[in-house]
Amino acid sequence: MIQSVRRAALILKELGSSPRMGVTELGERLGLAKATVFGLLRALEAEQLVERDEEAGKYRLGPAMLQLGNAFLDNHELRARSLLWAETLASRVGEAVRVGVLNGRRVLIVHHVFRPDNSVQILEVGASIPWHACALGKAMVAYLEADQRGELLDGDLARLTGKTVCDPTALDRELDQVARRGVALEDQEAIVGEAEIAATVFDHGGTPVGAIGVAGPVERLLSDGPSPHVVAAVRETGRSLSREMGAGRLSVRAR
Amino acid sequence: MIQSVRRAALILKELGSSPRMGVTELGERLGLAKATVFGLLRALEAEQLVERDEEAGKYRLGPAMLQLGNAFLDNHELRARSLLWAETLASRVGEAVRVGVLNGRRVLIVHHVFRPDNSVQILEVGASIPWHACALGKAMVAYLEADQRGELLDGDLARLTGKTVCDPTALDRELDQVARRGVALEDQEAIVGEAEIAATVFDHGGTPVGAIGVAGPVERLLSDGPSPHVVAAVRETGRSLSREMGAGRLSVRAR
DNA sequence: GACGGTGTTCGGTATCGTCGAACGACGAGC
DNA sequence: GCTCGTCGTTCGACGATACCGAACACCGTC
Repeated sequence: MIQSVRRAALILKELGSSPRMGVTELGERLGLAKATVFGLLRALEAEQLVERDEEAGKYRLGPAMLQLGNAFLDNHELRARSLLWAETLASRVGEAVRVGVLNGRRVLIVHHVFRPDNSVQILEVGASIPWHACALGKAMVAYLEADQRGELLDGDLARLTGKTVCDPTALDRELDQVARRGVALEDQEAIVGEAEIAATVFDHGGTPVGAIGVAGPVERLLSDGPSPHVVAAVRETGRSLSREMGAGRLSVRAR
Repeated sequence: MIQSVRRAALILKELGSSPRMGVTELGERLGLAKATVFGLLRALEAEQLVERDEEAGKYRLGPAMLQLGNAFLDNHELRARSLLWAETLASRVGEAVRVGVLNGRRVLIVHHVFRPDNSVQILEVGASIPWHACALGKAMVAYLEADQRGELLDGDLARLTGKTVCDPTALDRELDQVARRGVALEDQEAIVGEAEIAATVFDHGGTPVGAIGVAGPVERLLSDGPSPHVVAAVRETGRSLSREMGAGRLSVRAR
């Protein structure tokens, strides 16, 4: 593992979590000598990965970071293939649609279609949510190998709202139910008043590569049990997307 | 300059420009030994900055990249302060609004408000445009120090459409006009049919830190000269934003 | 004017990244 | 079906190079 690169990456993540930090502060947080941090920052600055705030001497993430983040999205296969499906799903159910992938113990949103009314909504692409607090996460974890699933159940399961399920045993049982039902539910476990219904997206080998789901007010999605209309639409979309992801692979193989 | 960090950054940028590359290909492009590239990729992979495509062995950008890109936006002062102004401007003129910063020879879009009709539009945040082909870029360059302006005029000025201004002398003259007028114009110089009207945003010291502009169909913005209504709205918004950027600084100083 | 706090520079040491060559696996092609 | 070519990967030794501690320069404060 190349030391300096690893350290540079840690610096970037540290800068991402709190805007504007000085050399000394970074050095303390990472347990490195000031001079070491300074050298790394110099290299990162030359590549525009970090920027120095003149007149304060503090450092922050640089513009190249945004370009690379965008490049990640452009190259993302699941995202590219889900654009049309997500749009269709959103207009079919009249709610917002999110597409996410599992990244460690969190779900990273890679696509987001606004609810098709004219309300002001914030774009969640790039946000990451604890896996156990969203339907997208549960939809993916439910189909992981037992050992990976166990690992995710073991770690810490933060409580975001009063309804977040933090008990590993209860979560495990819920995941079994997700696998049986084919869709995952979330009832105000991340944000009070918001619910989500999601389906898993599989690759050609049957391993989950992401999830797509409908998010909206709990009273429209879950009053009197999950809305059958939404559940059916989400399930179908998940299946179609999975087929498309698999098809892509197969055609590559067939060449 | 730390060699390995610099090389790692080059790898990231290379991966950003073309999705999925192998160790050998990267080694050739950067003039490095395969083993060297492999080691760097290993380190980057451990930090989720790159991902390996199983079954093809190729590498691509990783999810951490998106999170960092997002963190850059969250920490961006101009962006944060422009959110409300951009929204207001968009609804006032009924067109899309973009906010950008200068990044080398290109303008990086850090905020984008859709035209307030219900048409499908793609989000341009993260995109970067040659400075001479958009009003945002001209608005900033017009107020740079003479030497920086000269540098930007000297480099290559790519032709994107038939109307792109690529002649340094003509551009120089246009920049003078921008400074006199207080707004920059762009007439189908990046995309045929699209025009833009932009104003500079200054910090407390009077140096340009960004630009905000209205983009839309040329017939609505520039028929019979620049639409006075839009020009006035853009100019005012730029001034207000500048005041806010400066005010922030001053209050910091006053502490 | 001295102090504590920055960010920055410097130089020696040993660590650590680099390279070339060899390995193993996969797929293509005569 | 065997070989060849190419890919990603591993290994080991060399020596360049990144690391650290200490000293410097700078600012604002007490």
